[in-house]
Amino acid sequence: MDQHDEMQSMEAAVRARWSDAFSVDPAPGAEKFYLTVAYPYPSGAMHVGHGRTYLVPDVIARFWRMRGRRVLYPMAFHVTGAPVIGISKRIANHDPAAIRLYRDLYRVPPDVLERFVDPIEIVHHFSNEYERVMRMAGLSIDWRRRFTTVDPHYSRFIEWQFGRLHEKGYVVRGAHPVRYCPLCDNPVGDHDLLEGDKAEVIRFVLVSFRWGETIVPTATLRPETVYGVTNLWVNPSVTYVRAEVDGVPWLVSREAAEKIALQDHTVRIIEEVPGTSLVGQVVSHPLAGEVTILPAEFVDPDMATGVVMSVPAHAPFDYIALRDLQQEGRYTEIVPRPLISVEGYGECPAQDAVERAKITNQHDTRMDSLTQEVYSAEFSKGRLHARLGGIPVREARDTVGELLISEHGSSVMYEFDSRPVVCRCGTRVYVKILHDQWFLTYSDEAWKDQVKAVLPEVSLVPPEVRVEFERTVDWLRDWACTRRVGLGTRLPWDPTWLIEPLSDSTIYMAYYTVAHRIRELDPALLTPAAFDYLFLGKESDGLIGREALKPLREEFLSWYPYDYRFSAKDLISNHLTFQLFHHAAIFPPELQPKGMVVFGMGLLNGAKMASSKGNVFLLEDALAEFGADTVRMFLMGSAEPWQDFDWRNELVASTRRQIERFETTVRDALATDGAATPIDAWLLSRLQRHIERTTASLELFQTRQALQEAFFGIEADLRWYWRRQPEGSKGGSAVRELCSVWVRLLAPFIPFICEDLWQALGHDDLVSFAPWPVADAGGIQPSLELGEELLSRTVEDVESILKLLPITPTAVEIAIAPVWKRSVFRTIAASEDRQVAVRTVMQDAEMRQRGKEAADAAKQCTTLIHRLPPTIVDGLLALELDEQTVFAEARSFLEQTLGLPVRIVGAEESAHPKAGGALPYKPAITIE
RNA sequence: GCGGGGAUAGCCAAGCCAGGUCAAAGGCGUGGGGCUUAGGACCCCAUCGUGAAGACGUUCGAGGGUUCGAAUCCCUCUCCCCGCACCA
Repeated sequence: MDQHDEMQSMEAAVRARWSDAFSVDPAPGAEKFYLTVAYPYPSGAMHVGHGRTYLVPDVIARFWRMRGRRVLYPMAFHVTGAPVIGISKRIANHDPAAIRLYRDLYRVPPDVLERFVDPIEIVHHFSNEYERVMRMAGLSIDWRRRFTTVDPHYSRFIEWQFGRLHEKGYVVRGAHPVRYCPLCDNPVGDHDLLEGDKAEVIRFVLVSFRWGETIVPTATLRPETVYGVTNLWVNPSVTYVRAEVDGVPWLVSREAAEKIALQDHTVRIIEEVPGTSLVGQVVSHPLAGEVTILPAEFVDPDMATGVVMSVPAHAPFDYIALRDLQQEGRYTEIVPRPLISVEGYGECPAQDAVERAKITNQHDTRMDSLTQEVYSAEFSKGRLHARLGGIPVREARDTVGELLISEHGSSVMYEFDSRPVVCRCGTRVYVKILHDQWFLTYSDEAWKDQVKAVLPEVSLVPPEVRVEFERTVDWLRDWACTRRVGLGTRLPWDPTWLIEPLSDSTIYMAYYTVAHRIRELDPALLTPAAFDYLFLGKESDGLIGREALKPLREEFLSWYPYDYRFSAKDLISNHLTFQLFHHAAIFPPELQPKGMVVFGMGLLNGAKMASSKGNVFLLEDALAEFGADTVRMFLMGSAEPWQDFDWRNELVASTRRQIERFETTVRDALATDGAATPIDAWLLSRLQRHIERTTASLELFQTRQALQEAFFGIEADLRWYWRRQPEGSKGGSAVRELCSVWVRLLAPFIPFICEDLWQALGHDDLVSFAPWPVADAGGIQPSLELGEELLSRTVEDVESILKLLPITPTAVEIAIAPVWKRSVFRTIAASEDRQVAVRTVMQDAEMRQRGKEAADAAKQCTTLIHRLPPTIVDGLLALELDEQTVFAEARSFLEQTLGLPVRIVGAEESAHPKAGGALPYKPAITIE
């Protein structure tokens, strides 16, 4: 069996020992720690990015478990929504890209793939895969509580939740524009789009000009400019239609007529009207007066209504199209009508911009960016002229828009900002207004206030994200919470709608607490009253099954509220904030969320990890190739949880070797005879500090910092420790003591090898439940640590001098500073202002007698003190370090490590001129 | 546009909040040496410049300021990344 197979079989054996070890029930008197992480949507295989998402909470769970808490870490699967419907359809249609992704990248067996024509099969298959791979990775999950969001019991729970919200008035009806495919007869989500996933839906105001009995609606994003309209534009080469819209005749492009029909209007086309016949017609609007329709090639019949109002003073396109006509001597009576003044531009900003850019005609490619420039300048800095109220454009846009709609027959039209937008089925996608849509009223100020009351009490990791949460709460608008298609729970009072995925996943952390027990109950028992009792403690007359629910109620209360929720950073603006709203609406103050940890993103070789681009490394492959411990240690050690991490195979490989080094050390330590060596106490003293710092880091979720401390910190000490051993010795009993601690400190990170080693150390129980090491303050010996630090600094100095000298050295003399310099050092180190400390020193009569020598020493000490770590300076102040003894006891070590005879003398006894430069903690070194 | 985060040596990345431990941790890469039949692994050394003494000089996106002292504090600028909704 080679090393790789050995590791795999070790991991399998440990996995078998864990089996259901992490199933946990509440116990009286035991302190709990309940953490949850956003459950996965199992529509594909896990990659290493997902791996990290679930490993961070696992490390934290394992840490608190070892500290004696009862830790609940549950997992479930979010299968609500539309994506798998689309996937299933694509597989049914033998879409080659979908087949390739699922067959080749995710390696779904052919017989399973065939069953994917049923979307439920997809989520079932991948939920099982998720559990299998999560177990491989060693996640300490209580799997008894696993569920999916379409289980009947869960649906009853969601129905109850929405019933409560509905009662409180947080769910209301409205209309909502969506992307819509006429062929599929359905709204389309991002993943259903072949093209145009970045297209945004823009809201245009239709300014209704009158042309006899007919309305000519011109679409605009800048309704305030209606005051500056000088004419309209139509494209003479386009066919327009006269159509009856809600009983009123409108004139629009043919394309527009079709779009309007999807947006809340009844449309009947009456006749075609060629664009040419419109040119020269006069139309009117109460705010713009009478204006003429002019021809312009830039008018796109497929953009909004296909008729445009012209504001040459402020719209570069309008200005130049008009100028082009006027240069031919036509319509010369029309002059721009400015209405906005903006810093940096003259009377007519559009004219300024066009002339500055020296644009000669309307076909210039720079016209788009020029338009953008003028628009943003006017929007951010412009004001309407005083006769129109002098208000900023930013405000005027909305108020004039409102005015047009309420007083002047304007309506609203939605359109994409870019095209094409195409459904997977190949059909063009339109904007459609969905009626009777249900909304969660996140805009409700009172609801926001409730969340704002909770938020300051929530612990946030890292703390910088707090402002983002605060802003999200303020900014959140109503959320369309129902869908026509997808998997999910039906809205109880309007079952034609399904509850949308982000909305049915807001308080399920409460459901975990009883998931394994509620399954035993008949779903028919799970009435709203039952949940009222279970989660809110509300009693009601004749509640059937109250006795059966009682233990569930108790279990819920023993876990809730949750301690920490983990999730990726991009979920702050939706999920993480939503769940605060839902908790605030449903649960009492004492059951509100206590903390959240926000993750960074995953990169693969420096590029964003995304299944769609094939830039993924499957977690299962990583586990098989490197081993679970290596994957875990790499993911925890390469960045803190909230930072982005980058997976690079070559770095992972070196992590693997680090674990092997650790294992070798521990196994070697088991084999040592165990005689104590002189610096054992030093090693153990340092160990106490590593315990302290590792613990503190993990309490703050700093997995990387903790690993630096627990792994590299201890390893570096061992290296020095071994160097200090006599030739051939691998150390004494301290190493064995250290190993017992070390295995436990690393157990949250690399639990497989640590279980194995824990057993090798003679323990029958699991290290996963072993007590977390506690630092023994009494074991800390500052003088030993200072002494070793002095040795290593001195050795470093000697080595760097040896490297520099071109002579063959024969001996080293180490000259130790005299007592009086120590007192100079202390005086300066202890003084408040180290600048004037030199003077303080010289006030002493004895020092004055020494004259220049003392003044020099004082200056040198000042420099040295500034260069030494403050902890060392403090240490030297707190105790009297006997340098003479430190060096004398280490003489044979020094000779061995330097390969030269070493002489240790007091500086004043040395014949060498350099010896006079000896300072405390910096002996003079002379190489002969 | 709105909001958040960032820029550190060949690369990744700590340090910044609480200014002197900072020529700046750790890792990767590269070069040299040891070990080895060889390779791998492992260990040691080097990796801004200069240096026959543990130092000195110049550096932490750019520029300016505060300070005895700035990668760290303040101001200005340039560039990069992320989220902005009906989607998990």
